[in-house]
Amino acid sequence: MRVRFCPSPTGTPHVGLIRTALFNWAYARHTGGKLVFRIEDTDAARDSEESYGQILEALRWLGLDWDEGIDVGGPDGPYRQSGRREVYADVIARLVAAGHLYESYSTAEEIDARHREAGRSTALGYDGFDRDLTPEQVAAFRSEGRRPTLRLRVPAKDYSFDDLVRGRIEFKAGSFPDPVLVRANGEPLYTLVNPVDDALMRITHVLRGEDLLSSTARQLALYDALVDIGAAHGAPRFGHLPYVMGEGNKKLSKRDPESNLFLHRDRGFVPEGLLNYLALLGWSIAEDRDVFSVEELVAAFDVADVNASPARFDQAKAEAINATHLRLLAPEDFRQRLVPYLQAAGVLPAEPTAAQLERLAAAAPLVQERMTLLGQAPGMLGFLFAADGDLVLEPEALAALRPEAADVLDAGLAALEGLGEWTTPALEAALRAAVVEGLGIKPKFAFGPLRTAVTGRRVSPPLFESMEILGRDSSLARLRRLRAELPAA
RNA sequence: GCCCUCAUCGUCUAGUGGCCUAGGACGCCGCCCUUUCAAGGCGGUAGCACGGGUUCGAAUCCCGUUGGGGGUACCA
Repeated sequence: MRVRFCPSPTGTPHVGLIRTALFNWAYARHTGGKLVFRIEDTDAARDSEESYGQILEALRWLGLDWDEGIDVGGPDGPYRQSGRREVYADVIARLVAAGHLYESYSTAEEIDARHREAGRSTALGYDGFDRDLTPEQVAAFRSEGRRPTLRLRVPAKDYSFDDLVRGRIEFKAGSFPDPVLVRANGEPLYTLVNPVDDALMRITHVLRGEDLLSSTARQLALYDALVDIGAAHGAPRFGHLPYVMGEGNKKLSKRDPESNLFLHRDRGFVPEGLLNYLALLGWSIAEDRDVFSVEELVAAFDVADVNASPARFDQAKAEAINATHLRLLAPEDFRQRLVPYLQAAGVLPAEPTAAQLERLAAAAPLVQERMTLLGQAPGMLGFLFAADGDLVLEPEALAALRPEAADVLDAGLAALEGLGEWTTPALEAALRAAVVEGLGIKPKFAFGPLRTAVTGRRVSPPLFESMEILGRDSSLARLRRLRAELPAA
């Protein structure tokens, strides 16, 4: 069992691309087969080194590893098609010699013109005009300075195959024109190099997007030719994975922010959560469960169980799955994953102090069940790392304060200033006595002003615990500060 | 146009002829719990696109219709 992942480096990694990589990876790991990773950079106009780097970064971040290919090497390299010119030149020469490729001098305009003259639709595509050019015709074209493309001479026969996810698929003879395999400038096209490399790398199962389903027929024709010249043993098995859709009925576009893998990472998805969610797009592990680890995915994954119908990327469900994985993390693990997000937001410096890390360790467990994305950490924990005077009191929190806020703060301050032991139970007891019982205000409202004073927000980690971690001096200073900003009751 | 393909709650899915008065999850709506928000618990809302067959029996098989998607490049 040999599968491959062969993106072309154009643009930033797309979640659909990653889902394809995930299924290939999971299938290889499940069956004990090999995953080959190669890069299809045969279009210099669109490919970029930046995109190449991003694809590697994405796979590594997600923990999707490979057995042969980019960086790790293997028996069939090089693994970037831009470095395989000689390989293709050889195959091309043999295909030409065997009569499977022929020179085509027709321009798109000429093809269309011929269709129009014959009263046919130009949508028919190439008409086979150059299939049997005489030497004289070829010489005439050459004398005009024209350079030919090389087309595959597709036999007039039906093509069919058993798709791993869709079952039998059939194409009637003549349903597609002879494809161009080599550009007029001599550069091979995807139409040639993709099947050639799959054959040379002995790929047995091709799992790819359904956008390539239609092109399978012409690839089958090419495989026949490759077998004929001894470059392949046969065609691989194909499995066409359903699209990942965006809003409405459109394929998730590269321009759609939800398609950008790194945007999800930056918002605070963890690899476990994103991988889990992506696997759910077209596959399921069990009737009554949709949260699972990558190990469980590998143990259960079979491409035969993949759905044929397209799936919509649902941000809300993706986040819910991510939240579950966040809660599943060991506390130390969770805490460490918070650090880069806190640093990115300027809450923590590049080199946090021991005291800051200690404070983070105390506070992280308080928010682990309150977040869906790691990117929410700065908002939830920022107050613990801000100077009392710099704490931002959010307008929304201030707006929610009720008229009795000043009384609550007064009562709270009075109760806490003499508090002996600054612990969660002591703080709770003192504040309940002073505010809930003392002022007769319901708990739901009693603690709001205190929370806003201490954290600056309406939503925060639990109040008493927060005050304990913050410490007596800061807590009291913040209560006094907000009290001072409020009009007397 | 032609070729290929898809069709179960709003969304992701389970379902491969009887276990389906269609199960789970997200979302949404209630209630409980509660130091906010979450989490957790309980309950609710909502679906087999349509029409013909086949069969004792169809969400499941077949045909058609409708609707969606993709392809039809010297992109991949």
